[in-house]
Amino acid sequence: MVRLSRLLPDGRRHVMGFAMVGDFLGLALPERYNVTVEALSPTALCRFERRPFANLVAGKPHLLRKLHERAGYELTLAQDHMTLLGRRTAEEKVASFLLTMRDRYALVGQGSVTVALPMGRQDIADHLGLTIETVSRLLTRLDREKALLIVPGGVRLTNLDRLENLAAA
Amino acid sequence: MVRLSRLLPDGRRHVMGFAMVGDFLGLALPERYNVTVEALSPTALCRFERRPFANLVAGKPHLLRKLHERAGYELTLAQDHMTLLGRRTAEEKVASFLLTMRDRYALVGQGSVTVALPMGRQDIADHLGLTIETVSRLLTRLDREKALLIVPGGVRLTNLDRLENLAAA
DNA sequence: CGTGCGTTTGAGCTAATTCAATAGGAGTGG
DNA sequence: CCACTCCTATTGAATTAGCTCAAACGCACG
Repeated sequence: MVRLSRLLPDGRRHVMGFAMVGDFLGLALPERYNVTVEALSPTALCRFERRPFANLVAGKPHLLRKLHERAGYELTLAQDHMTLLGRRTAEEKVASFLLTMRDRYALVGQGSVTVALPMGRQDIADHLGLTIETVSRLLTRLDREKALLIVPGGVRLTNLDRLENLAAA
Repeated sequence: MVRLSRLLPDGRRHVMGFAMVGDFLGLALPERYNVTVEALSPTALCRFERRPFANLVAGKPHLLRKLHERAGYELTLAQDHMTLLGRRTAEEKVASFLLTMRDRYALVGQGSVTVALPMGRQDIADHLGLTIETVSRLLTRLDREKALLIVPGGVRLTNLDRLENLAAA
């Protein structure tokens, strides 16, 4: 898994998201990116040179169509995340994040009630617009309330109903 | 100008953005939208039926390419807004919003230091992840500090440096 | 058995919210 | 032209969710 992040001039950091196996980075294709990508776990990736890739796409309408579909999907995800950032409480953010991760693992055949979290607490905080302390506190609280179990390297979601209730969009 | 918004099940509202003359809605093209679009000022718009439009695009790679470019642009805007929502203070949000509006007017030849705000304070609040009171208070404060002047239907940005400083990304 | 780094926990603080009251127009009718 | 209503915006006071600062914990690694 890799982390996509940006650093604000004053040192604050925004983690735009996490990419996993199968994800395509660079859909937006702007002239110049301003994103830092860092591996959180051993990662194999496939790199396309900008120019040749643009040429390839130009000759393959099907491919372009797929890319556009994908970009549209990313856009709706981005919109959902905006709603999350702007209008939800810390607890809802954390619950929602965990469920999103679970769903994404499920999509690549890693479906399980145990969710690996290769990113650190600070990464989660910077992704959800919270502080590391708040993330840590909420995870311990959800653990105490038996909504989940904190395990090494991740969490086990022991009460999906409760979490889904919190995350309800 | 039109307002794009979504209602959360519990009544909270998220204003995803505002579209102005020249903007294209529906780039993401998902099967089903979940967005409410409402006019804030007299608006003329051009509607394409989904099916015929998809067919048209299928036959015009150039067009698809333009749409994809545009979607990529929207995606970067969405990412910027996420950073805004997650990692900036209320004052920074408001300053940034006003400057963004000014820039968008400029792009369509309406460049001026006076920025029309056809949306209400509540709309701005729901867009920035704030409350109406906070938006109102900050606008009055920026007015008192001579960074801007509140005028009927909008604001006049009297100290761009100050605002740009606040919005600095 | 230390050392270093990420996480957890505690205590106090503050930016923004909530709750509540007031003020400012725009539109309507007498 | 004034009185009244409605709706949005502003202002004030009190509250709080989440932050900041600081300390302790846990564990992997040498």
